[in-house]
Amino acid sequence: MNYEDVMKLALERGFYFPSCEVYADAHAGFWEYGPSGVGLKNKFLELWRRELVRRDGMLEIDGSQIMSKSVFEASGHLGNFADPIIKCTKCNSTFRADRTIAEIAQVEIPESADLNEFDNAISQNNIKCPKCKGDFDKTKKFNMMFKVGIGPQEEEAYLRPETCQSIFVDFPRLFKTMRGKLPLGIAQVGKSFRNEIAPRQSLLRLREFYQAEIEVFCNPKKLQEVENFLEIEKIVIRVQIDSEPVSMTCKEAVESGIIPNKFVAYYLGILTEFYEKTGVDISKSRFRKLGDKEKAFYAEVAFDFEVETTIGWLELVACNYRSDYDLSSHSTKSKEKFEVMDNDEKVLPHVFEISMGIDRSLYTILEHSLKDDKEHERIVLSLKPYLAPIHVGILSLVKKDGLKEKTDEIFLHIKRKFDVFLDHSGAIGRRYRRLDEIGAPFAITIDHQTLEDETVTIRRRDSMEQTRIDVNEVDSILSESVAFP
RNA sequence: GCGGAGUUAGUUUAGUCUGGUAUGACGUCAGCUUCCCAAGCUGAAGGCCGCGGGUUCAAAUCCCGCACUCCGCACCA
Repeated sequence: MNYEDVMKLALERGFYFPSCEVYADAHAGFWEYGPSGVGLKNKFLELWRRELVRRDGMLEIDGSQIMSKSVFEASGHLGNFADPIIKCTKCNSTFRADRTIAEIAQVEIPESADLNEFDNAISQNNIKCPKCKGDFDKTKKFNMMFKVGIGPQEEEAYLRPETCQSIFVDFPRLFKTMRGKLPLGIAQVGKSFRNEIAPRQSLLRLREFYQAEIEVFCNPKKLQEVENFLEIEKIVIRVQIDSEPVSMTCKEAVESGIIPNKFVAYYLGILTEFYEKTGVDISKSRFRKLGDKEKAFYAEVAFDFEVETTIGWLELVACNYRSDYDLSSHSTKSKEKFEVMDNDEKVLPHVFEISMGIDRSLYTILEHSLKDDKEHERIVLSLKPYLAPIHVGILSLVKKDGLKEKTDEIFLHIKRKFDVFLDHSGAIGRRYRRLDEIGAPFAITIDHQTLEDETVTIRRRDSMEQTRIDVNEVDSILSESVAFP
């Protein structure tokens, strides 16, 4: 199913929809999750915690979304996150100053250079607008961060453009108080904010979005010593260095030098394992190694985890080896000590980052799970049972003859244990279809026989098969079936 | 931000050229019927026709501006 099918489902079934939609001044790039979307998101994050955070005893924090100016001076976002842009006075087209100058005049000016340098280069080389030959206005900086004013003096602060800065600035306290030992993973889920020029495609490019980030602090001398590497060495990952992704085990990737060390390979391995469990089609995934021009300003080695969808390859996770870029800049700026002891050695840890885009991941899960079952004339959202917003529908075959009352009774018994949807109205087939569309893996139907012998039928979403079970078994069967793997 | 195409009920859609406040389908709700896979019947709710302005006796329809959505370019540390 394609982008439009997913969009239709999202709007009709309460997965997500535009923010502030009743007002005409609603801005682009802001979307809300409805009940089904929240259910899916919460379960996705629970899986993330199980598969990545708890697996290695990482620490999870929840930091502020508004952070002080100093944080972003140190992180480099105030300097580097801003692009030098030039605007044509005639047609209003906007271009990156450094790239346009490089293209037309073959003059390389670093993007962090003083704005005058761009203006001088433009006038010296007589650079005109590539579209309409108009003159350019003076170079300006466009910063992607949202600035906010704190208190009555409106002191300068920013909405964080990535969640990880709190992890870096909290690192000294966490390491000391949480009995930290390298390698130490610190994780965070939360909102980040970027003032995108052209937000588009609903959840895929937002101005306010969720990230799940993990920063692993490590001793850079020990990148080949990974205790748990055996656990993942046989996991097959798809790595793209040149034009085509190649499948290989984590072990092969390290031995061939395609992945620089066991440390990085380990995380690419567990990340693959995680996404496999979300229901994303791993055969359509790749870790794409980024070239020097594509990498973020802080990254030494970078792999993007990308997944193919009907609208192309989507970047779901950025895996960056950030070296000591962050800790050393925060250390210099704040004068706080960020070095820690690793056994007898004092080290400024390096950082490997797994920066996950949650919204994009949820979209991909929806697209890869949504099936058009033509044979049975139905749309089925084949979510993994543990990710389904609704685990089970509780249905009365008909309302009369006391079946409604019996159904309500069974519903009351399990409604606090599972995500349950009670439905009495309309034809039974229609109710099954409705459950199929929101991805409920099971339906329990109460019929006349239930009143006689306390048995119900359980229907499975994907196969549409039904079996009769004892009412007393419902709890245990569901518990087992919707449990996280 | 530039260029193009759009925006009508929860979803989808007719009507726009040729001005007279809107059509169908699906969905939703209630009732009847049926009683295990979108059946049928009856009824109902649901629309500032994206927002604002202009022209006109009269605007979903014509004109202008804006917003949003999608596509292409650019951007995506």
